[in-house]
Amino acid sequence: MSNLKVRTRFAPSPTGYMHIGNLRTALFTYLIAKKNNGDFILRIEDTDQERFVDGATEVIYQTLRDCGLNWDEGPDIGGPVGPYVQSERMGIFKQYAEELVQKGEAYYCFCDKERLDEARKIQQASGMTPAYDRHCRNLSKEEIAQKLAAGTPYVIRQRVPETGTTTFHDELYGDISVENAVLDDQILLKTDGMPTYNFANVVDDHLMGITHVVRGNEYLSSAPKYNLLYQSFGWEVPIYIHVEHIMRDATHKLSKRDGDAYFGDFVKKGYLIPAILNYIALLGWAPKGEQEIFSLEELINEFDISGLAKSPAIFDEVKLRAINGEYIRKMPLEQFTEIATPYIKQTVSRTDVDYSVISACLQNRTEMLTDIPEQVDFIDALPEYDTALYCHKKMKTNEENSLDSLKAVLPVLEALDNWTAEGIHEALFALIAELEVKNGLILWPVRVAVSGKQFTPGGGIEICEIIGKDESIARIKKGIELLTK
RNA sequence: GGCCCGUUGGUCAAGGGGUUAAGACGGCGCCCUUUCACGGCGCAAUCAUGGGUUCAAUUCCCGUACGGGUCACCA
Repeated sequence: MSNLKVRTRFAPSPTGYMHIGNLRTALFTYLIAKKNNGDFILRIEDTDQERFVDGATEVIYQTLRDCGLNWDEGPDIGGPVGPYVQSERMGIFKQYAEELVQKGEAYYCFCDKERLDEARKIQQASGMTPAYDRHCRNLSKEEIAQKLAAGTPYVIRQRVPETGTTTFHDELYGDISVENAVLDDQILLKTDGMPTYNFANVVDDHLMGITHVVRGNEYLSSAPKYNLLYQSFGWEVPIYIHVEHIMRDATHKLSKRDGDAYFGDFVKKGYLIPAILNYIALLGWAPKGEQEIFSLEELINEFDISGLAKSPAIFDEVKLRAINGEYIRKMPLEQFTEIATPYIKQTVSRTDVDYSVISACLQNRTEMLTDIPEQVDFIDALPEYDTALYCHKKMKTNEENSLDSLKAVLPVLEALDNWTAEGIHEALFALIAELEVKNGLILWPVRVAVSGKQFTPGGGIEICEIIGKDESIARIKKGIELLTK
């Protein structure tokens, strides 16, 4: 590779929210730059005025920032090769398109849409591959001058060679060759003076000194035409890296329809941003070793294009959940308490409880923050429950001996002043020793009585601590009452 | 349909002419344990297919099937 500084670019068009696949492309693009101490550039491709969505640019900025994919040059911060918004570069494209016309590598085309549509229909009807019929390819100088003078709308088209083959190189796929005969004389400059993506990306990538072009696989089949363009200009072709799509299942791409194709959807669902980033990095890319939890910093070190896959990857939310759970578990308790508290408050309105203690119980049992409310819904008030909950085979408990246990526990807890986990633990285990019974025979009924649930975050002792002495005793009395009949 | 690309367990995937074909998630089982989790241990499960080449193909070549991409004055 050359000794030039690596420069990569993420070039989204502001047409809506940030698709998760798009974000992954941005991630890979960023990683390739940073891995090589290079620059990551943000360019906004807004040449389609009809599809432009208000506010979409802000979403792009915000998403990239939230993910820590900070750009070195871009519309908002400028840079040496700006502007970084394509619509602000109009004049540049026209100038380069005309240069190609001068060189005979492109030509003016005055065909209107109706003629094109009709021609396409005929081609399709006769089973031909639709392509421009090159009606204007060989117009005389006079004809062109005349139409231009008359103000006839025109586009500028690429003059693709009629014979031979074009080969381009992709870092992943190797050399790919196609017959020039199957290439269309694509439009470079539109009637409105805007460049097409096909033209703009070539001109801008060159002008901005982009060394590695990372983009979705859908551009693989137009890459030969871009190569031809580079050749026409006499420019050096960048290194291409085409990445495969993220799929919903074997035959469908992850799309807006699924309702979970956008980055924002996952954040809303309670996934942690570093976990999302970590997971999508693993889709279509495999690290060298066996580690799979990576911070952005670690990804920069670990990343290598040789680990990129050539086949599509199916998005697996179950795995995302698992990774999210890992991030939650390794978080310092203080931080977890902070992010968990709003979720706890969804079902807990008591103010005399310690959120930090609740969070400590919750942390190992939470894969997604949205799992939390349901787990703590017994804290405010004891739910209605069936006394069958007292029966547990392994604990050897049933309704009768649970009643005995609760009756034994009640005075012990009533007499207890040190209402902490340690204090309760000490008191109950002293009772267990005194009665010479198994732990479960006492502890299981306590847990059921104070929670009314089959599964709880933490055991009976922790729950007693959380809900407090008065409430614990009231619930145990309630248990005794329910079991007495 | 033409052209281009791809295909290793349910999913993400490593590997690559001779391997017991990694690992992770999920599943199942066991252990730990006052429930559930966490943690630990273990089990089941994969080279799409047919031909070559070769002493030897999951790996290389060709075909087939299947899947994806593309064929716009969208990007």
